[in-house]
Amino acid sequence: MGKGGWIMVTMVDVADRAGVSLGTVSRYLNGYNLREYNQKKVKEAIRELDFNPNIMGKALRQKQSLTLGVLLYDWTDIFGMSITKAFGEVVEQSHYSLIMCHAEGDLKRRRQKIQFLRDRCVDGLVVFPILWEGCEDLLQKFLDERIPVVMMDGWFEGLTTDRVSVENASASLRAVEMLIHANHKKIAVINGSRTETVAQERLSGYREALRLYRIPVREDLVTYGNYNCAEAYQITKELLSLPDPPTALFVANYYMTLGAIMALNEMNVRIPDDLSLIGFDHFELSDVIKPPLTVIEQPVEEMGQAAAALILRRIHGDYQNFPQERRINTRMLIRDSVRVL
Amino acid sequence: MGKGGWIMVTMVDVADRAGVSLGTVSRYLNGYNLREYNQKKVKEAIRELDFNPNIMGKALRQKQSLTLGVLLYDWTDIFGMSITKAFGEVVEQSHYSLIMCHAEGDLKRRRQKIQFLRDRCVDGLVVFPILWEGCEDLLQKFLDERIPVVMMDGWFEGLTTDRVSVENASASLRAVEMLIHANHKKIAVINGSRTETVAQERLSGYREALRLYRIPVREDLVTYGNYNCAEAYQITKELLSLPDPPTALFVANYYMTLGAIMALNEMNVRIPDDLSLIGFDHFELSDVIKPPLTVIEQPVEEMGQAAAALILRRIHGDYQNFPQERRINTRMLIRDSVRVL
DNA sequence: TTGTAAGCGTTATCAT
DNA sequence: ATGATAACGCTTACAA
Repeated sequence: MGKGGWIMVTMVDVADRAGVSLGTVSRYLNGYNLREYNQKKVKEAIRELDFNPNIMGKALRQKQSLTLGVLLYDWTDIFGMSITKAFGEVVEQSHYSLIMCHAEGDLKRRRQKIQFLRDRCVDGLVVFPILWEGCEDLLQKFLDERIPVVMMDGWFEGLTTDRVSVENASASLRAVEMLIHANHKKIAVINGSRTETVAQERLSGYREALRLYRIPVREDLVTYGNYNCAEAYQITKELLSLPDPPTALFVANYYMTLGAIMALNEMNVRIPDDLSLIGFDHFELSDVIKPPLTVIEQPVEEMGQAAAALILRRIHGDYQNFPQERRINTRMLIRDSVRVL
Repeated sequence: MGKGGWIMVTMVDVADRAGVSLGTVSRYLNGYNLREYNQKKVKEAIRELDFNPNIMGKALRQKQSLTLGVLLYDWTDIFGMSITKAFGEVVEQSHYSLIMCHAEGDLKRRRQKIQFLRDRCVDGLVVFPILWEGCEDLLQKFLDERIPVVMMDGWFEGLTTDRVSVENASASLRAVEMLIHANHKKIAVINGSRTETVAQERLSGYREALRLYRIPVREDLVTYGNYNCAEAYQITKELLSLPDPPTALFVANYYMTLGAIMALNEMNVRIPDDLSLIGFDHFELSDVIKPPLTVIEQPVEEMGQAAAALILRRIHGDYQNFPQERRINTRMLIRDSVRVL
């Protein structure tokens, strides 16, 4: 057992070296006023000893862990990770670190993950609700203990939390509207899933656009790819094999957009000549694909930052206008994947 | 300041309820032998009070943080994150959580990140060396304090640490050999970077294969895409515009493979009819692309698990055969992207 | 402004 | 096998 132990320089060491008391060192570190002479002494001692405050002592005393939990879909999901990254950048400035949990495995496994966060005494929680349904009771426990929870990109019914999400309905409305303006009438959509809030909103925008322009909805053009690349690939093939195939396609997520592109490439369907396409999300591959795709860009950084601001406020006890819902607008990147008929 | 505080049930509460002493509860939790009667009492009390041990008390006392650091390239890099995910799954069983740092920003920023890990008193560290050069001195400090560091998928000169990586040279040797067996002689390679160990090994395998079969190396077919999708896209176009273009292409990383595919699609170069291709890594898109690509699959899970096993051993003070280098073999998935000339 | 000391929830060392 | 008690490094009253 060679266990344990960093060689620690403690505040006592600093105090000794500086010839002041422990309390004075603490006050120095926490930005209180010291006599100038002592201030200098302590500063010097800290430098000489290369002192770093031990976060666990602090955490124990203050009953905070300086740790935040993030419940997301998967660690390899670029959308969730981009948001989480921006979130992490901000909270790191306040000395918080992140514990991320992915949703792989069965419900029992996922509930264990949440328990892991409780054991770790996270001071706050960000939840991407997709795939974390069935854990509402556990999340409620955090709320009961006044540990702030922010729902990111969706929500659960019956759980009163702050929320951050994008204006999904208006985003897809604008996308479909643009296709309509280009004289498309047979517009297919590959949507996320039937059951979850974000996908429902995106679909409602699609329907609303068609309604506005008095185009009847063709239910055979409304499909669900479950945010899955391979499913979208398959669906795209089916859509184009329809007796009366669409002239335009709206895809409601990055990975599904890639799947659609792969299918189109394979079928030698050219964009935008044979099919107009608007995708969702703007990540690396969106720039490499030719022609450059017209996409709805979700402001992932802003989303992460908004969640960070919100959760830090709550942690500091500021519960003004709770629960708050931050709706962030998307940007449409207009490029070359839509053809005017 | 409504700060602070989970409502804590402590071991003292459990002890009171069970009518035993604090020490007995501690011993129960740590698996020591109790009198059967007390054992039952304590167990019951824990259940009734819904007690969960406070990790920060434990950490402070034991001078461990139960936290591990991971220095990786980027949070949206599927290769690094897949490994990290597998790593996390294992160490989580031992109650460790992860703090991940990405390498974005300048060197100063990256050094701050490492300092963040020191402040957090991580008990161990996994480093993907790419992009963390210039931090060797900081990493050495961890080693000096006997905090184990595992180099993942590459290494630094001059830093004595355990390592986990794949058999890069033999992997690319086998890939290129397969192309040679299919009678290809003009085999291009898009390699990672000139300067880093993994890429050098992969290139050496390429050269070795050509040497074995007495095919002279054409330096105009040896290119560097810096693991970057867009660069590989550009390079692929250039390679195929050569006066004497290659008949086969070996791409040494996932994102570069995608970039190459995009370029080929755009140029209407068909795989494998017009160009044979072997890629690196096996992730979601590899299965969606048509034809299915022959790829070298890196065993990401095994890599993560190997690092986990290694670091846990070191943490427990087992420094047998240090430093250890774990080389893991790759698998070649033979599918339909290579044509026999 | 500064020093002193109590206490955060554990583990570990004594006795018993 | 168990109970009492002293740490671990820090913050924060309370006194001075």
